[in-house]
Amino acid sequence: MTTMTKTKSANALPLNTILAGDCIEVMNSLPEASVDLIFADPPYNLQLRGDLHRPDNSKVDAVDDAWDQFSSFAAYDRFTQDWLAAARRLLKPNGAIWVIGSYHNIFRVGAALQNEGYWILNDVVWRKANPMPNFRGKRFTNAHETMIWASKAEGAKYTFNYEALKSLNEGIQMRSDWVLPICNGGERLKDDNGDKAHPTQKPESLLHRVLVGSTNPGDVVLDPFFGTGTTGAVAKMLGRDYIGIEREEAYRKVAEKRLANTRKYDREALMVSTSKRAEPRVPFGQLVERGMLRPGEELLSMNGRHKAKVRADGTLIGDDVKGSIHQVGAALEGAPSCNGWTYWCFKRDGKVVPIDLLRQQIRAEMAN
Amino acid sequence: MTTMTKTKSANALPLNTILAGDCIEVMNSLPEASVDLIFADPPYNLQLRGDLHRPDNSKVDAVDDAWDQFSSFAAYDRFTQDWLAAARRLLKPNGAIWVIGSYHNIFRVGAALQNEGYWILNDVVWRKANPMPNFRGKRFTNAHETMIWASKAEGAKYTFNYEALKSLNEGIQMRSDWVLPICNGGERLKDDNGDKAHPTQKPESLLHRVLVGSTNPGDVVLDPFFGTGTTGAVAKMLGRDYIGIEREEAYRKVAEKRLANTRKYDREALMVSTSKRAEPRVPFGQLVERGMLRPGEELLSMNGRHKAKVRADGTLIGDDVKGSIHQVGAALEGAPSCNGWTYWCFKRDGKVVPIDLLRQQIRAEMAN
DNA sequence: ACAGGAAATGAATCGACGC
DNA sequence: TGCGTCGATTCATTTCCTG
Repeated sequence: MTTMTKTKSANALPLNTILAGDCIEVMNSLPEASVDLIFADPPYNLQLRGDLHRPDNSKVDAVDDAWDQFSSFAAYDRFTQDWLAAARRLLKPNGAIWVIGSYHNIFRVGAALQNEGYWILNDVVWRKANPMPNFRGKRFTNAHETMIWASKAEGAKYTFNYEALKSLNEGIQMRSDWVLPICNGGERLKDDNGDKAHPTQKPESLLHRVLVGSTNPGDVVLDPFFGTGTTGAVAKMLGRDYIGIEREEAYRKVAEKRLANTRKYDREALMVSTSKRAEPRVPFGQLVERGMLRPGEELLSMNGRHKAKVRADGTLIGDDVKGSIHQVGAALEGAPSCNGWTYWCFKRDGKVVPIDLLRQQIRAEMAN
Repeated sequence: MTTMTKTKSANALPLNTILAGDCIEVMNSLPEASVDLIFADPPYNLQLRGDLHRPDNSKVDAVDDAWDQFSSFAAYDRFTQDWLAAARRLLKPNGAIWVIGSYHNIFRVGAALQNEGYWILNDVVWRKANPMPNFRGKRFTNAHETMIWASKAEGAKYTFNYEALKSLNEGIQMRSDWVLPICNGGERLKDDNGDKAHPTQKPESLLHRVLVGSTNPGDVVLDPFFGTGTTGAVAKMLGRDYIGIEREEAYRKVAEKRLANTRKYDREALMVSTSKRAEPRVPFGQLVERGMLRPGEELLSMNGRHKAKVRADGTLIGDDVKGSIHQVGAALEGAPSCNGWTYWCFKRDGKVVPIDLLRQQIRAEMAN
């Protein structure tokens, strides 16, 4: 009993809290395979990081800038590798990670992700609607940041709410370039002096799209570089649980206050459009069993070019082919595959109707 | 004298030619510090598994060429490091490099660039106006590719034609995200069978912006993965010298023919469609980049009293005036302001057409 | 010849489930 | 774990085809 409690306690996730400390140490203290999504906005101040994990450079013969850069890059790489490994241990097998960065660090982060065994799904460009201009006119306006979305491993069944994102985009498939304004105005948090509380606060619109797209309500979202808690705030609003890790007390304080004032959206607002894939499977044979189609009844192909007869066991028979609605459709069309539900039609009262309509009727009954 | 000749010969650059062979070996055979700009479109190391079909059951023509196959990340990294080192040796101290890639390879390329001592100036996102959708609804539409622009070393005085780019963008500072269509239609080169000559031909509009922005007339531009020679074609049109390196004979042949038919600013006649939609701002420079108007082409005023020439950066030059289409129109008319879009016309097939027609064409494409 | 609809196509790491 | 079956899934543009 005591052991049980202890075990439970040790494995219990500190949900909806902000943990203080170094993110690598804190992550390593949490139970493995317990988190659904990680969103990370790591530091990219390469030069300042040079002294954190500086490798032994005693036998270096070149003391030029190139080596300096390399030592700095090496330190950053080690830091990146360490926190990505700790993060990967935390992820459930079907979990995923998002990392955001700029050209200063994102290439090293992306390579490290691949080296650690993550499987990149997309890189997504946040195209800033109102970026700061390049005042010196020596380069292009730095108008975007890059996010990398990766699953824990190749072949993992990551979460992707395709239909919800498509709806967000007015019915068109969501692209890898997102046009969103930067965080300013009332959303930008201020400290007691009225200065911005954090130099790189991310807009909630960005996290909204990330979390709607790659988590479900009730999922656990961890942010190892919590800052002022944008990830937590949006997670809370969307009915997800969050875990924040932040080293700086000043940021934690701002985030605590922010989250205390954040409310979850109504349950209805959290409902998103789902894909057909999520709906229960209905065997075609059920339509015959229930008498919605009679054995011997003739079905017509969508394009009107083919026909086939329904058999009592829920298979079809056409010219020289028999099998499932899918197999017969594919064979007649000479196609590698075919969705028989949308391919075949039947006649009722002089009208030609797809058989998928009957499946929808059954599904509607099942939902009651 | 003989020595002189020999030295000269050894150091002479094979300008405006396509060299056959492995790019690393060829680059190492060329004199160091002799090239102003390198544009590289290396293999992306796509790791495709099975076939992919569209919802209509047609098969996607995948990039499965042998030149894109690497045994491991380590092998790809070695290759990347080697060609980047050879390229860097070729660059003049104030030279620069552009590399294009996708999430499959660009992070490794970016890290290698930094490791080799290059200094990243920007990452630039090519946002495709008409990308291929994600057919299975499992990820985001892969709607962009990433280019990295880097100088040979930190502190180098790289070329950046700020004003020219600003003019191309109708007076607004050029951003790090560029919206341009993919290469298809008449620009897409075909082989003798009528199939695409190269699976990944890049659009000339992309190279136009790169070369206008980061080279000057007379500069030497090298492309170690020349393919069908888009870099060379645009360089020639813009009055830059090019050197191409290509391993595959089939590609070299196509490129040779293409370049033989390329003239300074000589482009195919455009097709004008009159489809009319709504409002996004279209910079006049885009008409030039996209080849709808060619630099040097003459525009006529609506009333027939004035004329002006198009420049490569999207400005006009008339009698004693130069500037935007609006500025030049206003100056020539002695008016406080002028709508250049309705004021200026161009000639096609003997007919005089307002340039606004071209803007409408672009807007029709943009109205996504 | 022209208009309108159908077909083709582009750097793609593009299932889930049951037996 | 491997294999067979079910069945979900596309946007912009150009080129071809038919009337």
